[in-house]
Amino acid sequence: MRRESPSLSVEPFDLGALKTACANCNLREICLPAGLSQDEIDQLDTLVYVRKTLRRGDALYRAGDRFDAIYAIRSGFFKTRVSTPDGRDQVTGFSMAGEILGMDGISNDVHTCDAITLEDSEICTIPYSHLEKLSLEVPSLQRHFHKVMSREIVRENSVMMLLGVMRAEERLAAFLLNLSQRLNARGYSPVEFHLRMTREEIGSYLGMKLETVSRLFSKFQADKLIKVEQKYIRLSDVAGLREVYAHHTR
Amino acid sequence: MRRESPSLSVEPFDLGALKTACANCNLREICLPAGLSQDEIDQLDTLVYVRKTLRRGDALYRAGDRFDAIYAIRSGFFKTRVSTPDGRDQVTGFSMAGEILGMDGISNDVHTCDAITLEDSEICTIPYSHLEKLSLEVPSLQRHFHKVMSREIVRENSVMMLLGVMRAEERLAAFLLNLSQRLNARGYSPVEFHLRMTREEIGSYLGMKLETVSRLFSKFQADKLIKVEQKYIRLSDVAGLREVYAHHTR
DNA sequence: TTCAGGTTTTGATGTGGATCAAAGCACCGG
DNA sequence: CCGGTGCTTTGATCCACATCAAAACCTGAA
Repeated sequence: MRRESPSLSVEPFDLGALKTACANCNLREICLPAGLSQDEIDQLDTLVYVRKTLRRGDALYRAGDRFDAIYAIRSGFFKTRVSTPDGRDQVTGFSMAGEILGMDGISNDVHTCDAITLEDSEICTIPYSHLEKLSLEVPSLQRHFHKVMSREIVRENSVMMLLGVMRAEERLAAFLLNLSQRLNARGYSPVEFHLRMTREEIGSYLGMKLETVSRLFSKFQADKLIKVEQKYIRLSDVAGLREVYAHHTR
Repeated sequence: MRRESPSLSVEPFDLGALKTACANCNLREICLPAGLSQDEIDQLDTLVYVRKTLRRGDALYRAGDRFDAIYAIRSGFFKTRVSTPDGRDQVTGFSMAGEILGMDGISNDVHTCDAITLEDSEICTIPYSHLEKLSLEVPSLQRHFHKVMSREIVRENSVMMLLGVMRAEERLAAFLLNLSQRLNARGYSPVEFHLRMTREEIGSYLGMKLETVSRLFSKFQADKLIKVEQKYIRLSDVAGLREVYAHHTR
């Protein structure tokens, strides 16, 4: 998962409020502009105000923060999580370039989860009030935004499935296959990548303890399904992983 | 959870395509029209085509069905569920009057889960293409629809929390308290109700086996937190339940 | 280069909830 | 009123994963 080099050098530098150009962004096929015409993308450009840089560990927003914008990830990697009052927390997702964050805030104008970077990241801020207005004028933007929200609902359904009915091995296989597929869609190798998150974060996402994650990585490696070297992962037998995921014995 | 009496008698009977009147519906404060002006509700009325009656056990839609409408529940009770290819399934939610179903279908124009009635139910069909069009003209409808979708995202986040970090007792307490609160919002007793779902369906939703659900109901009863008689539940000690939910010892 | 703190691995042991089994109970159609 | 069917309860036992513990390892700062 190399970082693509930022294209700062070819854009006029307008300190403080650097304009992001969706039209020139190589994520436009998978990000909010997906499916929009050139004209429509130009209009979308008018409302994407700020490209902001975050350092590893920074919070893009936290539960309780007032909601006023959604965010498109231009580069980098995030986790989102919710917490119980007593401090246990649940990672609800990992997000990468081209994905949209912050939609949880729409329902009550307050964010209900934390979004934390797992590496230095750049995000595009899309003020929600502007998005609302522009959606009224650009039907395909409205349509696409609905799809983005719906996709999040569907994704969460499948996480509920993971957590509710699958065993630990299946969950971890599902996690690796999902990561692989998303990296592939972004032009990275689907069989070789660096994990940006710790075993504990993976465990929190998958509803298991970090020791279990570690043991299963070792087991998968012993079974010649993957190769693990710290955060580096190589999927040696994708078909085999798919079998673990789907053809489980129970 | 009494069924409200349908207001058929005061409306002209137009067989086959009975028009639902949002303006007269006593769910308008919690359903899609929430927050709309009288004029706007009248406009919404123009697109809610059909009120359809479903018998207990019927599917409103199934995974794989083409998506073309969302549905508002006028009366009754539903479960939604997703399935693995090998037949295990996960209940992803229970829905009651005033709630919206079908938003999972927007992302790919295909439903990804089943929506099944747990009792005879009436639903209002809202063709999605019409909703899209009207949203462009009625900003507050657009806004409210976004809120409904966002609320679903937030709800699913909290289910992930349930499944990921809570123990069986806490999950069941959370489930009962959530049900209580939603019934209360609809004018029913928050401390006394009939479950519409089986122990197995509760278990599937909460990621545990039906025997565990049954044992915990018995335990809660022994602890004087609730009274159980088959499907009838009485919450005798709501504060105590809240403690089980939040102040768990771990 | 060394040291400190965070992360990962692996082993030994414990346990919450699953599984297996069987009996009790409500509801429904005949 | 009876018998069938599906749902629920409860007990006995099991096991997947958690917990506890310790050592190895990696990273970055001084």
